[in-house]
Amino acid sequence: MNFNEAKNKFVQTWGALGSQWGINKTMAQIHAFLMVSSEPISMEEIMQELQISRGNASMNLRALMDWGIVYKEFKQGERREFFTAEKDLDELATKIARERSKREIKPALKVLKEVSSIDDTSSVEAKHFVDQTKKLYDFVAKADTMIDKVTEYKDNWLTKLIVKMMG
Amino acid sequence: MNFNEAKNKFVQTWGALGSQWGINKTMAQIHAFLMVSSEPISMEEIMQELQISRGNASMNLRALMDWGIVYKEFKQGERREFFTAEKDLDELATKIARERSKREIKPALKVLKEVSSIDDTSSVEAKHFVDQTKKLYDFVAKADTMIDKVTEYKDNWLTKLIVKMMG
DNA sequence: ATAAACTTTCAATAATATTTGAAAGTTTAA
DNA sequence: TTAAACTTTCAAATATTATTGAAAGTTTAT
Repeated sequence: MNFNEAKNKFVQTWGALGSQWGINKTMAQIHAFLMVSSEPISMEEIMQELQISRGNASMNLRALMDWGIVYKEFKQGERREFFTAEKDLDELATKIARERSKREIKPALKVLKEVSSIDDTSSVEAKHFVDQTKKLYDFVAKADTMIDKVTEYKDNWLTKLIVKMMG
Repeated sequence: MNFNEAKNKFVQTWGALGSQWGINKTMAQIHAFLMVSSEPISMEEIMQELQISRGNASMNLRALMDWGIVYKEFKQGERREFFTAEKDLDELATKIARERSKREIKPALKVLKEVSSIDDTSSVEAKHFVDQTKKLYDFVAKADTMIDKVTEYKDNWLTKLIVKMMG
């Protein structure tokens, strides 16, 4: 396998993986491509490399920037915008974890709190419902706290966590 | 909010959340419904409650059983099959984590190993690619090891992990 | 101010994923 | 056996999501 084949395979695989995690394919591919590029890349080049339209490139770059994992760069004397990806993996994982916590876990917790607060003990069914959703609330809240704690370390959190666990 | 509204809201929310995590809406809804049901439920009742077709119910129940988080039950003197969900949350999280590791992380690692093994140091671009994909391999491998370790505890692993981290 | 060089937006279109429902398959009871 | 009661399968239909591309918008240099 040569460099270009490898790069292509990486971008494709990352894109497919993205879909399985609720991230759209192009978004994941752009991120993959930028992550293995040593230089900032123009929109034109992204379109070219991934064979996508200008609109598609623009929208997905915007989404990646909203997630805080792709940055705009300006080059000396160049009018065009260039893009780079966050390449530090601890930082990348931290940003993704925090963002998903904010966008998905916190709203879910709100609903869990709400539905587990109904005041109905009139049936076994209702009692089970309250009990189970309360447990779920506690579990998810704990997981969310965990994410906060873990991403707080910033540097090398994954390694540090593993070291802790071995002890 | 009464019991039925709460139950409905929970099922809907869980379904929407599922989509964001690459799980189809109906599959997540069935799981949610079973999780808050105190009794085993027949396919008929699932179809009724979620307003879905027989085929849809059948396929998604099958998928949930493949994941090992929904079980078939047989009732005394009943011909029909009944279903229950894994209700222990540690067990549930463990099964999901293990299954995703097997289905997604391990194949991704294989590709990362493959593409990071190209023998090309002829350009800065190629060197960066190899370097970055190697780092990614290490990171993902570490995360996967972490999942193995963490789910090994079985009981109360999330709590135990948090306790460790506080120390 | 103007025009060139670029980016963003969004309605239309295409691609993908899910759902249906009827036919085929299976199991059980008699 | 057979037929009733159930489940599974899968091609077709539907719904959802992503993508295109051209028009509108923005910025910069002169």
